Amino acid sequence: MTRKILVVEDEAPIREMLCFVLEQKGFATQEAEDYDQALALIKEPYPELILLDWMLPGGSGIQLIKQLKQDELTRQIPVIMLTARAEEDDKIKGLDVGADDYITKPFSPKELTSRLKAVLRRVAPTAVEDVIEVQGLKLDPASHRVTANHLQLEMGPTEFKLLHFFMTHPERVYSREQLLNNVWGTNVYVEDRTVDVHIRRLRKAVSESGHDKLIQTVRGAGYRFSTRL
Amino acid sequence: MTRKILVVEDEAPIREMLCFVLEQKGFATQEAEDYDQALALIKEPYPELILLDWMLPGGSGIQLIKQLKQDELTRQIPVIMLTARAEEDDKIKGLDVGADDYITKPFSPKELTSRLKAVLRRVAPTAVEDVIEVQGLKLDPASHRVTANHLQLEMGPTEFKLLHFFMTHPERVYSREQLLNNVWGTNVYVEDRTVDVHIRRLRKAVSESGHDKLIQTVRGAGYRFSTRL
DNA sequence: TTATTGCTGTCAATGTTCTGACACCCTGGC
DNA sequence: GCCAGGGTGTCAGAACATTGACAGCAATAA
Repeated sequence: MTRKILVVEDEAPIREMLCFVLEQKGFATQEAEDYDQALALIKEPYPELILLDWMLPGGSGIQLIKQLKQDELTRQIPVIMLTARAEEDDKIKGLDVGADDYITKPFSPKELTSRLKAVLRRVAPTAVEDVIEVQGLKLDPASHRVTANHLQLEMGPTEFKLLHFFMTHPERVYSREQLLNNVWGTNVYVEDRTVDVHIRRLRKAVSESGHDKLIQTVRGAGYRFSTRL
Repeated sequence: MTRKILVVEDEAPIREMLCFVLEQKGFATQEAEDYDQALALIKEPYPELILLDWMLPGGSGIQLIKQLKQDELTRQIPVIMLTARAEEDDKIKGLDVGADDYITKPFSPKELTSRLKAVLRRVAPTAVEDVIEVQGLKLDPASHRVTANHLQLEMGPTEFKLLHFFMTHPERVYSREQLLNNVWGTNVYVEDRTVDVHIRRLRKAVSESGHDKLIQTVRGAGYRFSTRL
């Protein structure tokens, strides 16, 4: 679970400030100060999001984003543009070529992280470190804890990720295969039935407080996290 | 010993950024966005240092600093000026009226804290950070001592830094890599597993009083300092 | 300088927990 | 009853964490 953000910005003070804030908020960062460095860093493992300065020496940011959108592998990486001013032109151009959001300098840590979280939530909802609570069942990604009515619950890492996924995607059925892709990760060779086992373990972990009822079997389809019986 | 910094800056994003960085570095902050608010906050307990924007609406920063230097009680509070650019004029004027240092925007967190520390060191060498106490476990950065229920504990420098980091960042999981970055410093080539060893040494050092329970393993994620089991 | 002491990072051995697979059981629908 | 699909118990191997030992350093004292 890398949660890595690539920061592309030529001014070192601003770049360092960005990375400092992001790291304090629990993200890993990579730094690039120009087009070439950025390109070199955009490869496996791909960053989860790119913060991109509009004005870059040796190739503007818009050029980089265009290139990313042409490659199948990098197309879906969300990009937030950094602009020096709130210029309508830049804004429109940036969104035209595929930027997911933009931030104008100077920015507060709050604006930075909230926009970042908003974009990540849209693209990969499990990547956001907000506390989620459903009917007294509380999951805190930051401290890596799950509590049911303030009573701490114990579970393995996989069950934690599974629950996290469910709580961020409630009221929707997921097939075993979809769960494997989202919780275990893609290209992982695991039996479908394995999901059953972890569902069981998760149910057991949250059963004391009765929250196992939230994890529902949908016969012939998969599983669902729902507050409705 | 309050270690309180007053930030006087009219642009909210920049002000918030300053406060965020300072708070992460262990300072307490107060915010003012203009001359009047700043004046209202400069009283008992006096801030230990003032970060002052050069251009303030309703009275320039230079005016505020002049006023401070006239009052016996506030004269010795060090002031760092914030200037939009490195203009020689501003620099000279600022230092003339008694500013202790200046920082030009944009600035990196490193520059900010190192200049701030330098000024504090010059003005108040004895200035220390606040004592942190959690459940009878007391860490005093000033005397570089750790006590558990008034009983002194012995540990190495790395363990001390590790504990300090944990106590200032409780209730959050940190991966081995994050701990290395925050405690050992960035770009240090050390094995991940080394963290385990120092965790062990730290636990051992605080174990007699049972405080080792505060340092918790989160399997598959890292370590956490928490008062909850 | 030399000796001593304590700190640090690494490693291998050990202990613990998690994971995925399998076999078997249970249930509901027909 | 029979079947399909889901639930449960168990287990070996993998992954992960802890521990003790050790060698290299750096600081300190003699």
